[in-house]
Amino acid sequence: MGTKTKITEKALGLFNQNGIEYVGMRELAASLGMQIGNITYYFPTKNDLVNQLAVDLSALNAKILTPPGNLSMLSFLEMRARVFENQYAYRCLFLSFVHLIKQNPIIAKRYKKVEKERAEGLIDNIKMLEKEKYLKIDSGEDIAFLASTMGLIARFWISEAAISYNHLPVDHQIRHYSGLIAKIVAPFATKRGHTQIDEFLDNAKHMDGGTMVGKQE
Amino acid sequence: MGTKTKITEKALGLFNQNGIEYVGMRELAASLGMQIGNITYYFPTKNDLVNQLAVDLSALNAKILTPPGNLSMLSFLEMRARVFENQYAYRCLFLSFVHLIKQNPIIAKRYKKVEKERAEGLIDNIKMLEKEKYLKIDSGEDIAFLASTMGLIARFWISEAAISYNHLPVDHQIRHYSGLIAKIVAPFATKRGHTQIDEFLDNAKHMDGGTMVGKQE
DNA sequence: GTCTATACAAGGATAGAC
DNA sequence: GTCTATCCTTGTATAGAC
Repeated sequence: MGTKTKITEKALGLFNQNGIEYVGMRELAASLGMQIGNITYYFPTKNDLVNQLAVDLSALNAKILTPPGNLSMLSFLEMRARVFENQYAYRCLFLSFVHLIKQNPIIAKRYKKVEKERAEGLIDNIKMLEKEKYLKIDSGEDIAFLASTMGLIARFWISEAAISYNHLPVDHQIRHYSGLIAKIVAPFATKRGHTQIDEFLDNAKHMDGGTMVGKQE
Repeated sequence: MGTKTKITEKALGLFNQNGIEYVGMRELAASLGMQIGNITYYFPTKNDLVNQLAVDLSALNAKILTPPGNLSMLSFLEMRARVFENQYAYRCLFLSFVHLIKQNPIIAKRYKKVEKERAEGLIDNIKMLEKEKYLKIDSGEDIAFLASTMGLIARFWISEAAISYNHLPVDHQIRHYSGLIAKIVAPFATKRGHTQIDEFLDNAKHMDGGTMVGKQE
């Protein structure tokens, strides 16, 4: 393994554990058995290092989000859950989301492009589900509502989980929040759509033993 | 005005503008025409200062959330919107939410108590709305879903707005996100409930001229 | 490529003079 | 109450040895 990936891997671990802002370059170097100057050789600034992590995450997500021929409600929900897994692996980025975008110009520039694609992709998915008769949506307003709410959950579920559910296993957390996604689309689902939503939620309930879903938090 | 409130007011302004982590005590002192030592006299650490802001916000919200005799759907939604206004006034706290709770022991301690009250109050409201026949809810699972989703939006709408909608006027942002709340409860509303939800949303649409709600973001 | 050494400005915190 | 001086740590940058 190259030095560069050694650095990003260790950085990801420490950042996830303690928060990007709270892990110093000296600390990172020490835990790598390196000197700061060596890290600087690969990543001139901390911003560059963080940006590398964001690029890595995008690469992971790109594999998942490549559009399949046709989308079912179940595959859509499972796709969301897999994105949640990737996000969790890079959770430091989401725990510092706002500050990164406001203070890290490299990240900010990338985000503008990535976010546009994300939002458009989500709307495409919703429209595809409607076309395939999993959803019945009356107005563009409803599409906007779904995209907006799902987007907010996608960006900030990790932050909430870190505060409220960090004592629970990761997969339970993911099932809970992908369950929220499922329940938000449910009112717009056709009979055909409901069947697959129920299937997805049943899996979820089975997995987390009912500790989160159904509990009155 | 006492020196103490002078400090908190100026701190709130600077923190909201640049982020708590990015405003130094020296910078704060300078913009107050004071010396750091003087601030330290009132707030031994930065954590104490930030905690004071959290206490102030709680005091503001307490005025709004005192339970009225009976709750209507409209008054519930308007109450949420007013809480959103308070949150915006203290938005620095929400933009650094996770880190504050993880790194600031004073805030963390308060949060445990405040959060419990918040969650319980929200569930009480939902149950009250059901009792008053604005909502028709079949299972406790649905109550948990509503409370969970609304809680997530309440805690993180400011973060998303700071990224995506910071070019829009504040009241538009608030109408948008309180509109999301309305649309999330809508599938569980009775006819009586729907009437008031539509009334609330019509006000919203009127206020923001359709720039956010109904736009496919 | 890797490491050492050093420098600088900025951060929070603190002790003590007045 | 207010201010001064000081301490330690941070991110970043640089120059140069190997």
